[in-house]
Amino acid sequence: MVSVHLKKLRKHVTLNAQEEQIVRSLVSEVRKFAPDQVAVRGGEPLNSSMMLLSGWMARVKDLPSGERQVTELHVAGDFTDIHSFTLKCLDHDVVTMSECSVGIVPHERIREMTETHPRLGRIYWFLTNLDAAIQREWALSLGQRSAISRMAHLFCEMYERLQVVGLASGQRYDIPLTQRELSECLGLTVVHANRTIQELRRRGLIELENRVLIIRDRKALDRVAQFDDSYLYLDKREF
Amino acid sequence: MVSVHLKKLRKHVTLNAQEEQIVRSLVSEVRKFAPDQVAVRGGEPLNSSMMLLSGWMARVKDLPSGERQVTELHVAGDFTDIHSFTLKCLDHDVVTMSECSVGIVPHERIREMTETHPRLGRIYWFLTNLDAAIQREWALSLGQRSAISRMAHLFCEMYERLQVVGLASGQRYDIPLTQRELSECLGLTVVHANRTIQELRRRGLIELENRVLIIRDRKALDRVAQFDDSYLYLDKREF
DNA sequence: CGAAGCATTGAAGTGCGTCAACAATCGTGG
DNA sequence: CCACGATTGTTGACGCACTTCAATGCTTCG
Repeated sequence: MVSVHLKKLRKHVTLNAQEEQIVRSLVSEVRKFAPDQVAVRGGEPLNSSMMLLSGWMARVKDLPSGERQVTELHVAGDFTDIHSFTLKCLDHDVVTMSECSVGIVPHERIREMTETHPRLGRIYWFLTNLDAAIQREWALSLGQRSAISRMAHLFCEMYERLQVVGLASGQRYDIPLTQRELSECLGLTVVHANRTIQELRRRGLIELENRVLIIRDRKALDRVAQFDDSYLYLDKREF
Repeated sequence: MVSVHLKKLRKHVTLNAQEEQIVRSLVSEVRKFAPDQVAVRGGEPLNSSMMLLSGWMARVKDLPSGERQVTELHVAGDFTDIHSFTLKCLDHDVVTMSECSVGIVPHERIREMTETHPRLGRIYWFLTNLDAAIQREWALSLGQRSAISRMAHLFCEMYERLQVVGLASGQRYDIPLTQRELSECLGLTVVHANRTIQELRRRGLIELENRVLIIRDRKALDRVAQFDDSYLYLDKREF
């Protein structure tokens, strides 16, 4: 099951057998989570991180007044909170959006890896910087794109990210999010998220039913989203 | 001049003499930039990063249609683009907001540091994760806070960050940003940014004149901003 | 079968955007 | 030192994208 994480890694870098072995041995145990659980609570001291093996999770930040912003979505293959290795505790919660299977990675093993295999250390440094690049694109969406453009952009991004781990093909993928959760990603109200989805449907760009998204016209969706995948760094690099 | 960066580092971690020496030797040369220059263009391959020694810079992302979003502000002591070490090229531009003095840090030296001094590697990994935490807080602002709350929050954040490097005290600091630049940070139009500043002035929370910000009522400003500094990780940690 | 969550719709309100004008300030060259 | 255009800050009128409130039906599930 750690394989899905290796699948993602191999998209960005070439690993030798020994390195793959070390990556596999990062996981100390596998845990299951039900949907809508808080897997990590912000502010609490942590001594392990989570490698998401199946399902969707999200990083969420809440205001005292109750509004919630999702700052990043995570799918199989992602480290949801490897940044807790250096931060010690998080500035946000990590919550499940579906049933999830998670590989627990003790910080001690990450630390050891940075000591003995600096190249792997740089590779995981890269992964957290990739997360930051995604967060920047979301900030661009939140600050400058219209509701319909933001929604379209999210659908494009998740398609590309899911394709990396083999969970999207043929212009369709499973998306466990409710419209409320989508609205929390995009800084919209539920009502407006609903109307925005309907507008995308009306234009013939997507279908969305029973937690399945079908992209009917990807070209047009890209155009509405002003989508450019270069922020996802989907090519191989040296470390 | 590298001292300002060490000042920031010492806020988060205790360094020994040898480590301080290595940090100092990261900088290969010092360059000056005039205001409103593009210091790094997104998409271009890079082999060095920039340590900001004086002045303000910003990470900006532009849409093809011309709208601009600032995703993070940088002040003296910050690495503006140490993430380019792992990303190789950036998904955004780095631009000067004032006259700037910059220490150039060849990626080769960072790489060497991760090989020979893994602890420093982890510390710089932490710094990029700190940037990401700031970006998350901005996403929360952009998605959920009102214009006045966003503006107040930015003023609070920059006060705290400037204080770390001794550039803010007595409830005032120099802020080189125009109202247009502020609006690009906050996802507002210039006109509305102007009205928002006036409202903060009218309520007696701030004064802003001649590129100097005076915080008249920090308590009230915190309340309007719903500001909580924990995302800035202003305490010492082990690595 | 009832309760709870979710998607949908309508009507009305508002925070912020747009457009346009003008004042104040700044930088630059003569 | 002043003249001048360019940038920046300010104001008013108006418009719209999105919010708010409220109601309804649909689905899910204990």
